[in-house]
Amino acid sequence: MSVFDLLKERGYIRQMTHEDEIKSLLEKEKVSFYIGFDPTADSLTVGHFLQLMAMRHMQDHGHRPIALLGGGTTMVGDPSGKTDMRKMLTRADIAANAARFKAQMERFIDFSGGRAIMADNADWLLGLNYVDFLRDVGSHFSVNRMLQAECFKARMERGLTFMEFNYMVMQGYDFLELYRRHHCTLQLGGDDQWSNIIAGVELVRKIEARPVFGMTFTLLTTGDGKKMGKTEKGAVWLDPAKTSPYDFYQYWRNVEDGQVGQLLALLTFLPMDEVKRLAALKDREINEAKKVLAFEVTKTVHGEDEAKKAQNAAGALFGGGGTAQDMPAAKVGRDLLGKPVIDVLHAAGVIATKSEGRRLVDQGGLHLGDKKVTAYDEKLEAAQFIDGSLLVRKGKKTYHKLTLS
RNA sequence: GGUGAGGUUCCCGAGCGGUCAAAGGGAACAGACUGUAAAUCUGUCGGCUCCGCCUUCGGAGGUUCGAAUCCUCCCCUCACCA
Repeated sequence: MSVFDLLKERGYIRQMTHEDEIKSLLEKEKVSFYIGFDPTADSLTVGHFLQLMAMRHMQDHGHRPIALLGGGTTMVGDPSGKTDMRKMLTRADIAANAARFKAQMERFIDFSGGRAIMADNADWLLGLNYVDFLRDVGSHFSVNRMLQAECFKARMERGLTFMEFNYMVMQGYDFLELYRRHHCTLQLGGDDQWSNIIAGVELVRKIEARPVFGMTFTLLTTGDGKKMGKTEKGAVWLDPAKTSPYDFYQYWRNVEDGQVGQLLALLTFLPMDEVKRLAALKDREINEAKKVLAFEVTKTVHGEDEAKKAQNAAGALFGGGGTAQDMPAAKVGRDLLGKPVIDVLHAAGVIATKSEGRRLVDQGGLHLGDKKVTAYDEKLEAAQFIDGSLLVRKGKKTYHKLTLS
């Protein structure tokens, strides 16, 4: 099966500039393609992970990925789909973030022996001469057309700075550079990148008079259309220090029923027959599919050992075997014994404020082991620890293992 | 630069001298129901030494017994004009 058919069957593809040409290009040639990643934070997120999965499929079928770090574009910030301007990052922060991105990407994509390329648009963007750039590149853009672009819609209401307005031009220029440097003829990206991708495709076609193409992938959204990969605590990160493998696993374990099939297809390497079988499960049966999803995605991102640990911990907490051994733990100093539970949990970082603790107690949502905490001033005693650890449950499914230190 | 409209608690958005920690909605959290799902219902939703106290309504001053609400200056945003 060609990657084109594979990507299509798995539901990655959303929009294409030239469907027939792209299809035959991918079937007949080894193409160099690129996806851009703006290092706006110190870790990749699940949204990026979807892009990496697509990149991986492409690579497995013999195509050459170019992972483009946006060291230059991040200086400006992509306004696409956003309602407000991003806070400006310093060059040092951007460079540091880019280094993290790079390390994380190397886990999924094989960059050895030129099988894939890592580039950074800081290399050609930061040194650009303004007037030359306007003449060479800017002259090919129609402001009239740009203003029609979907990605600026939200900003036409609230205001768009000239700086951000230029983002599209910069991204278009990236494509031109990559075409010239690496003979890159295809740009991929999330569907929110459609306008920016078209800009690049048209620019290369105008200046180089060569056929290049663009294609976008489905965005991960929840049932009600919101961006996926966000939790109460913020984004779901790929960095285990920011989102623990256990939390990562639980995130996928708890997705809505209706999304399991799509997520299995996009985020795992399971054969489609298996994906379809799992997605067809109904009612409580579908929990099996969610377990597979959570395990597989965690395995790809954090490795099999971590995936097993997360699965074990979850199993122990929610019934069905497994050991609590592998749960993320919070340490409690012995000097806190005899102090009110709320104070201890606050000190251990399990609750953010003591008010939150009181609220939990009021609402009956706080448990030590299997005992409900019923009074604010309940004390934490050594006797409550078994083998030096104590399971704290906050609400229905947030667990913390306290260990004495 | 000119004119007009604005900056309110996580977000949107009321309030326009006391009864305001600040309506309403969303998000979030807890409880019920469930399948570690969704939907629904109920409650909570600044902090603390919690019947009270402290810190919030762009910033700094001021007027008042008392200000998110009035005055002055400053910063920022938006629209139209230039």
